[in-house]
Amino acid sequence: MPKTNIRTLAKQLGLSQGTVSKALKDSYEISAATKERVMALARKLNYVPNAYASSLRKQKSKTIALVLPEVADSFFSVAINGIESVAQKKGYHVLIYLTHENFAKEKAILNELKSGRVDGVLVSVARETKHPNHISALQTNGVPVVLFDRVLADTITAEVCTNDFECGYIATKHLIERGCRKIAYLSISKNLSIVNERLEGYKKAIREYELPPDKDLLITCNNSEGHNHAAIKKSLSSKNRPDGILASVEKLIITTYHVCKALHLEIPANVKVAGFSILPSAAILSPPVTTISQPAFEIGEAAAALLFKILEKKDHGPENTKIILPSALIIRGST
Amino acid sequence: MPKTNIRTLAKQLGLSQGTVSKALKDSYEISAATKERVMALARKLNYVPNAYASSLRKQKSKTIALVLPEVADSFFSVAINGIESVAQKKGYHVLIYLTHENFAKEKAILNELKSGRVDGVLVSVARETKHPNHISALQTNGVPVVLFDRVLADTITAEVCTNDFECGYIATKHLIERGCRKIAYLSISKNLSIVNERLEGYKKAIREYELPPDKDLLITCNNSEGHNHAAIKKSLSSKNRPDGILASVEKLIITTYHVCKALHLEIPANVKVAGFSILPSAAILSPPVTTISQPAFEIGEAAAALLFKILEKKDHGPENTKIILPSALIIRGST
DNA sequence: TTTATTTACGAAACCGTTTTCGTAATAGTA
DNA sequence: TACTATTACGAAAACGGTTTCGTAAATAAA
Repeated sequence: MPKTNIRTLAKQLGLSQGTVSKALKDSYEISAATKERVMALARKLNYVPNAYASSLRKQKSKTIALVLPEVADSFFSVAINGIESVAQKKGYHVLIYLTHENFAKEKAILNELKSGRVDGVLVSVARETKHPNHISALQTNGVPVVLFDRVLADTITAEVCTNDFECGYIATKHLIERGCRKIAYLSISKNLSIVNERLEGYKKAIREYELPPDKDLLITCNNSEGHNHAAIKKSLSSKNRPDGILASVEKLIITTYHVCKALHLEIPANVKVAGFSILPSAAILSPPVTTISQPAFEIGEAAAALLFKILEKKDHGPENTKIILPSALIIRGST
Repeated sequence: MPKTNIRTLAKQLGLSQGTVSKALKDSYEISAATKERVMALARKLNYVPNAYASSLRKQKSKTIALVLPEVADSFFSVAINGIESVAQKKGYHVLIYLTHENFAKEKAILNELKSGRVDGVLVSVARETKHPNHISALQTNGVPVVLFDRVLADTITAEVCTNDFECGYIATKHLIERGCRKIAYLSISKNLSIVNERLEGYKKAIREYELPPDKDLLITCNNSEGHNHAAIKKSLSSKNRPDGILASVEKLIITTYHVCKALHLEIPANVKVAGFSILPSAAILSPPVTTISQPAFEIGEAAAALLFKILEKKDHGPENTKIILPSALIIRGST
């Protein structure tokens, strides 16, 4: 109850609060003896300095924000660990915000972050987000931003992502080489960078192997499991059904498996399946699924590290750094 | 750059900062005309009040902390969504901390949270945590705590968890009724409440069916995937190998599947497997795995809601409320 | 008309730190 | 001895809101 603050300590020690503050920070201005006395009492009373008073005065919050669509995907789960590990090492706190794929919410959150609450922000944009105005607005306010995984095209922001284009290409090529001729691409957004990059890679492979491009093979899914299931089922039930499927995100792999099960389609005999995912259970699915596996932890780590680099202004102009960490194609029984 | 604060507004409007502050908060003391002028300029300059100045004065942070072992498990991923959804509705911010199952880290984090940074804390304790001293210390400091999922025995803290004892019992009973006589229980800690509750349920079923208790069937795993794999493999390779396995956490199911695959043990013919998990891919594993599925989102929601109830002191004495949300046994091909 | 009340605002304290600046006392130098 | 430098600390001003209290002016009541 007797919330001990710096004044309490000062009074009990017969010192001024300034002196106590300096002693606690091990300032050269204070004698060793006094420091000892101050430290001892602080320990005894379990003194914990008020974080906000300190932040207010120093204009530094020692806090970063993490703005995510959701924690549904195991990608983000793992990325959080990477980010948190770096932040903890640096003695920073992490605020987490979920946009639920909603642009208005994302905008509102970023606007709120102009309040001095955080020193920097990590963002993986919502599916709905098309332009970076709200992000630049935050930067203009003096809050550095690093985008990770889901970045935006043509921004002058620091970014960490993976080689989505290349992986879309490699995965599609793999499916083609395994005999697929009609490969469906399961998207989750028309304007999400990673999904489009992967799609462009897909298209490149299709072109390269001179397969007929088919708009019906581009299936746009969304956040509704019901809709996705229906859309995939419709495609796989058609007489001209695909013989290969490339899922742009993890949960669409699972939906695809469920649909195949329902339709009694054999994987990989009737249809081959690959997808972007880091599911730990990928290898024990029935059958084990071929994945393009992103270095989620490392992406999180790199994004956080880059943000701290900007905060510490070590390098010149790291505000526009783009880091690309490669993913790996892991071939399993489904293709 | 020209960081607009309340003084900037006041100066431009020819008002005192107190008046501006009150106008922005729609105080009855201020005339409608003045409020309009203030609001208009605030909008124009995109004024965002400094969060920490406000928190410092009001002694309210509008922030809660979420202290977790890790975000590896899909349980916590989903729980975060539940917690965040409630916090967002209440206009609260969420700080996330990972203990990495380390007690010392958990203690340090909770100690730091005495700094006034948060109004309340949600904790799911680390595997190593045995006693609640660090938690009561925080409470004594005036910071309410709600434990969720991984709670501590004999605490006077508010808690939200699931019916672990009952589920351990039901799952074990299910395995017995499917013909198992030697059921191994895969633990991850000697002192974690949920793991022990589940174990007690397991023991009750074993007793009830008069199966011979066998210490070799209690396998203690840890955070090392290698160790766990080896331990399970050793057990399943022994001549007296178990014919049923109950995994206390999600990742041990996956490890078990991998071991069975490596040993060419058929599930469920040679060994039946069940586990506590909300893996979305549970139904499409090979074979689909029987799970005890926790209401993770709801537990998160309930925990956050309970914390806010305490913060708002609506009820009398919600500080000791215990909420139990039931899990469900979902029987699939593995048993 | 006088008094009481309400309205609308300003002055200033306050939240708990940090930091600048000033200054006694002591130590060192010429 | 006189002067400079250093040491060790205190006073007070920040940081940017919020809140209490006081008060002039306008309005209402007597």
